[in-house]
Amino acid sequence: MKIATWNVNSVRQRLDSLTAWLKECEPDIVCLQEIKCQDDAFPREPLEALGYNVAVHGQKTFNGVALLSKLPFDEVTSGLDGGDGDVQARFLEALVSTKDGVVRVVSLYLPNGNPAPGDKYDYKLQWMDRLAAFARKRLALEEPLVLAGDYNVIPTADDARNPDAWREDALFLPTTRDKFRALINLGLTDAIRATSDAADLYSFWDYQAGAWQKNNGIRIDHLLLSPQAADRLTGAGIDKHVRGWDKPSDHVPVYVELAIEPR
DNA sequence: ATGGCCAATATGATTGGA
Repeated sequence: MKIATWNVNSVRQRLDSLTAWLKECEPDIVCLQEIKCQDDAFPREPLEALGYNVAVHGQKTFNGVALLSKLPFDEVTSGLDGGDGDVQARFLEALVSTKDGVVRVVSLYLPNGNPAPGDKYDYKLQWMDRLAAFARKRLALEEPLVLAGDYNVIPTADDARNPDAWREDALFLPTTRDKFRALINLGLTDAIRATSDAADLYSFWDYQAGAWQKNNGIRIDHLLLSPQAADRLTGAGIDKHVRGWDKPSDHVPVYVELAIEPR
């Protein structure tokens, strides 16, 4: 089965691109971020018409995450534990049943954290701690688990065309990378890095300053796999060409192939 | 990573993004 993640930067602005990409990529499950609308404004019908079940955790103006799945959802849960008043819609978890057993998938939108230091950076670091606590709990279930989304983390200097330009940025500060590495070290596998050591693997190019034309990108959208998912990893990729479409998101889809029969 | 953008909002300026 194929599982993908894409920060669409407004699902309503990206609907034509999203449906075109779904037809081309044919993913079984899609994790969307920055849908930038409330649940009742989410374009369910055109996506259901393509055979997807839809789960939405929306928010007005900012943030918002969703899941599309060709398989029915057994369970859907929104929000990350430990929030205590956190109203930002950044986390949606679902469980599906396949011919080969259950698969757990999370669509997450980790806070940007700029400017750092400051309140926004503190929120990012706390969110990363909450995510690690969640991952530790779910890893104990020993299920195929895919934590997919926009992490707003450049893991290493190899994940940026111009790493020096990011030294003071919340996406690349040492503390940010330390916490991401600690998450990986709980026993998760970064699917792109597990399948390729190629340079220039990016998932985001800024709208500004000709970043796309110069290939001045960064890799910040990740699919992290539990051992039970990693054992079944047969491929991973980045649909870079989508950045060249009309009215693009600044992010492109990233996906994994798992040796799991959907049905 | 700034010269250059984009999306949402009772909207024509401001906020947030990365």
